[in-house]
Amino acid sequence: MFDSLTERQEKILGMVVRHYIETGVPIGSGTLVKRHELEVSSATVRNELAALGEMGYLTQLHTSAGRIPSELGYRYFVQKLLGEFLLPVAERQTIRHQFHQARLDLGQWMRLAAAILARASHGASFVTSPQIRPSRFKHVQLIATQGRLVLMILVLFGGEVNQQMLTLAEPLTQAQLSAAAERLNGLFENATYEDIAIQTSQLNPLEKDVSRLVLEVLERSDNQMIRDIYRDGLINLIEDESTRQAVRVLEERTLLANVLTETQTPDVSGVQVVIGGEGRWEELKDCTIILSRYGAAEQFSGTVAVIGSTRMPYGRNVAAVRYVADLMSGFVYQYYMEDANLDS
Amino acid sequence: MFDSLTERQEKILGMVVRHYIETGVPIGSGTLVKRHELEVSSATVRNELAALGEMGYLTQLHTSAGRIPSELGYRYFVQKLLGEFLLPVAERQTIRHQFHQARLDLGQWMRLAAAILARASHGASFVTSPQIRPSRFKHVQLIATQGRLVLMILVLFGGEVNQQMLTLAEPLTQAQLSAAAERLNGLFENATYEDIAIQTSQLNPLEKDVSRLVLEVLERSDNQMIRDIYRDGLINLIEDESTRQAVRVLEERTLLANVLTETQTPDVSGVQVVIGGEGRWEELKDCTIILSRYGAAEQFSGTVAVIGSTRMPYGRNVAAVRYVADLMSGFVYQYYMEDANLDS
DNA sequence: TGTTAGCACTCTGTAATAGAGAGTGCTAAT
DNA sequence: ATTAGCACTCTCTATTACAGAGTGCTAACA
Repeated sequence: MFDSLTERQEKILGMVVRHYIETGVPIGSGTLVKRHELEVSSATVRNELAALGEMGYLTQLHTSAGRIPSELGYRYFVQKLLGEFLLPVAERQTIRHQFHQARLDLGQWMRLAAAILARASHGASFVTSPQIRPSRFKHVQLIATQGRLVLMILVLFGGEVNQQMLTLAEPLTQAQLSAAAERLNGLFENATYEDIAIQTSQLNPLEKDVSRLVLEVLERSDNQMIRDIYRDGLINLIEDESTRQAVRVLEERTLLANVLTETQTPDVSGVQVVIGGEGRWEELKDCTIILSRYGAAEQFSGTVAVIGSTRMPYGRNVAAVRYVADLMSGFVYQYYMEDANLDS
Repeated sequence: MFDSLTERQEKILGMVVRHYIETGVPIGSGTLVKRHELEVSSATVRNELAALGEMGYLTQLHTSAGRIPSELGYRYFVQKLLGEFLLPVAERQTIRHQFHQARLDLGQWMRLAAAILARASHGASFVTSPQIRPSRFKHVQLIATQGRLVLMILVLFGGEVNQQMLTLAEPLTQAQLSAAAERLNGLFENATYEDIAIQTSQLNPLEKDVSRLVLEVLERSDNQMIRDIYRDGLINLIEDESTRQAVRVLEERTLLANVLTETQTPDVSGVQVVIGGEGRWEELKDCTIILSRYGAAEQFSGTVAVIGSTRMPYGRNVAAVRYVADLMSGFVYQYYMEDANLDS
């Protein structure tokens, strides 16, 4: 796979890669011999650099600039020169400790894993939730909410939990729903999509409705490559100060929570515009947040928001936030509020 | 709240704000009269600008530069000059259409809302899930998994669903678990944290264990300001090309899925390093992804990864990814694999 | 044959300088 | 109240020059 390199060439390649990773600046033969104790002259190094360049491990941004690693150079470095690097014991202990403190909840573990990797790497990280293929039915539960609306909780093998809303033809009691769920749990135990698809003929109307939804979920779960993604550390990638401010709001829960509690006091309604931190948040001085509550003020509400530079198109964005908040409110009233009789 | 402005001053303020939002460049009296048809001379405008500056609506980056809006200037603009801006009918229709296509699932609605706002604003957006305060118990379900491990699904009013793992003192059948859950559903109907805290004395050991977990969840839910956050459009804020590449991976599910399927073929194991797109992804040419599967290869696995510039510290990051992946694997084997008898 | 000293050449980055352009504030006249 | 005129300020863009880092090649050397 790789051209074979002499020991000295490997040594030089390693130096160039390490230097470039640290400084981001190309390096040439002169500095190379000066900085590290090489027993040879710069001319010799020059020849070796030329050789490494010809084999494709190094490049130059222009003639008479120093060398930097090419993609292949990095690859060689990672595969052959890296060696077994171990995290410091102290760090490993900290990490293990953090994991042990977390609840036995897959979601939290993944969030934690993302956070730890971001911190350790000074970069961004992501973690995807584990999946079993093909997806298999484990348990279903039907919960009456209001009127003809039913919440279906579907648990798959591996701990994947799905929730779906279901509209019945006519209202049923919780007991009836539980009975139906119980029957399906028996029938569908451990079943895949195909297993369930066969059985639909022998079901009553309610069970048919439920199993249709179950099939939908299973199909989606089988086809989608990734279920949930947990990200963290994006801020580590961003240099530009004003962008950092916005990203910090999106990543730091405490800051976001702080902004939300301070702005969304009970007395305000409608769209709010927080410009440049309003003197309250020094860390937001170049960005604007346009936000609006949706749902029912005190009882059941969340927030939709747009965040960007203070130079954003206010008219458009205020309108967009208002419109989407209204749609979300309609949704919440229609499907989640117990006492909602107002159709939209 | 605001100093009162003459009509002409308002007009000029509006012009400055709009110009600065569009171009990002300060503007002075000369260009102001040239670009827009003002019936007065630049000297007059100059006086007005000075007045607006004195009242705090405008600033200058340095003497003899043009004016730009201050925070207060933006605020005046937003509150008094913006007017009722409406989204174009076509756009509103598109949005409404997208919402109607979504399933009756709160999570999907929020994801969608975030996506729509990001698109509409050319900025970043976030949506928080709605909460009811105080949190109220709606339904609990206990599902046997393996050995003494039980999955507890707790549904709160408002559709919030929590999953927790529970370790029993001794194994129980699904029937026993269901019975216990049924009893608790009766006792705790519609209960808040306080309601449940009172009742714990009259419970048997299993029920006590469950109710302790329920209380924990309720407490957490009551105290946390924000539950889930859905974000989108971060890429719109980022100028730097090489950072965009990394953010695109994190935001675009299709690209991420693509990278994962192509790299995580069944035959590889351990940590992988994708450098500069490896010739396969032109859109990743300046960044490196270090990734590793965790869990059980074919049956039940996810991915942990670090992403950053090609100039990242490879040694550290490879070690970190490996270490975290191993921890996650241990977790998965211990708690989620049906046939796992290997304790770590 | 591998290594080295020497040399001419190349490209970048920085500093200095100068002038155009856009803008301001002030004064005096309308 | 408005405007023309003017001196002044600050930025931005070339242009130029030069030091610094590096290269490739040749010829000499162990």
